[in-house]
Amino acid sequence: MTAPRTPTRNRRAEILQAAAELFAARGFHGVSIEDIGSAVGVSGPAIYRHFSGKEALLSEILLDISERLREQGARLVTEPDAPAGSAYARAALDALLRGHIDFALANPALIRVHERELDNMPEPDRRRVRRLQRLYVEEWVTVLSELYPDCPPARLRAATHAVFGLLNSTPRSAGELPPEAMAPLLHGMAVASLAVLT
Amino acid sequence: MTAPRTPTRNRRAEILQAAAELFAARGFHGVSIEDIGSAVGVSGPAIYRHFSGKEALLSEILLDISERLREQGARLVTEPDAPAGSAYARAALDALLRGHIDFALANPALIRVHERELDNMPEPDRRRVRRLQRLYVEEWVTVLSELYPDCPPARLRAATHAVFGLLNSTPRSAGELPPEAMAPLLHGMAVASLAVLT
DNA sequence: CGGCGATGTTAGTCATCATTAACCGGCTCG
DNA sequence: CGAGCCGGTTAATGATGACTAACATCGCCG
Repeated sequence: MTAPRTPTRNRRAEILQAAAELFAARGFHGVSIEDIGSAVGVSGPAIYRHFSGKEALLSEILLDISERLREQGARLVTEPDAPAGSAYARAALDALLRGHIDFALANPALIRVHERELDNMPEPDRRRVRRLQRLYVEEWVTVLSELYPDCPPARLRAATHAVFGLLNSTPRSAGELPPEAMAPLLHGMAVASLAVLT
Repeated sequence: MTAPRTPTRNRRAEILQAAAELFAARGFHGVSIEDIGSAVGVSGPAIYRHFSGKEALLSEILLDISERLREQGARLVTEPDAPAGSAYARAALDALLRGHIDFALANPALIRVHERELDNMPEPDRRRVRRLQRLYVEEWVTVLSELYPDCPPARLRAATHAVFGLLNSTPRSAGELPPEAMAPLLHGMAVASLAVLT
């Protein structure tokens, strides 16, 4: 059996997930390596067999989140040969919304970490995450500028951040509503709020 | 001159403000007492002449924010003898929105701290802050239930959290738009997003 | 004047942590 | 079989950082 192979892979993933949840709950500096270790049943320095340090954990978590969001966005927006029509743009916005909402509802802890811990990341990786975030925002802005051509980009960007705030409220309204009810609510609210950009 | 009186009052306020800004920028655990001291020109343990400890600083900051929001909300909603009509409710919602938006635009750092640092507060005060937050949310829910009587409370609460997320996006979209443009944009987006509750 | 309360200062003290060292069992592969 | 890596373990080690002690200044009030 590939006993050593698979378990190793699992350990890494387990650690990342546990770390993400702990960071979400108590913040990067509020969590010790020992905490992370015992969350996965090993103790303390065992973490260093899988990651070079605490910051490396955060880097990997944040890069993964940013890449997932950006890549998802890029896939949805760039895939067809983009007739650049208003109808196409509406569908693209819909896809962006759906993707972001699904992610936020499925991973409230990751959303929280993504929103709060950028500053605690080591410089080179922080820049990469910021770049990915910027690209993701620009995808939204591109789609929105198709739908609201008279709206200045700064306004579109501000509105995009506002919509992200709305969608990323999932960690705070956890449990109020089941996801099946939450998703359409957020979708509807987002679309309606963007309609004021006309 | 009242040299000792006024300076003291100022020091306290100075410290609170500096601490709030530092907490907003680097997180509670990312800031040392020494940092806070030097931000106001004294060094380190001088802080203990004004506050009993680091947590006391956070407590005072968060309690102040929560109280300001709640009190502002209560004032606007409870003041007249509440004819309980839809027109009155619309005005109340408007007032709540205006109050929250003004606060968020004037104090992005405080909004950030309020959103991120609840967990780092000592237990008894944390409960008080949570209570104030709950009361504030319930004020919104009360007004909204007047406007959308067929909407179940859980849905109203979820929508309220979503709107808070939208309004509290100010720290992230800082600088995109001047406040004079930001305020009506957020107001419009919030009102429009809530209209889906019908 | 003399003392005292409010504010600071600098030098500990004590915990907490990230990270490293030194050591070990077991699985695989030659 | 046996060498070696993989993943763990438990003890340092070294910083950092909250908080306390002991001592200084200074303006006011008696």
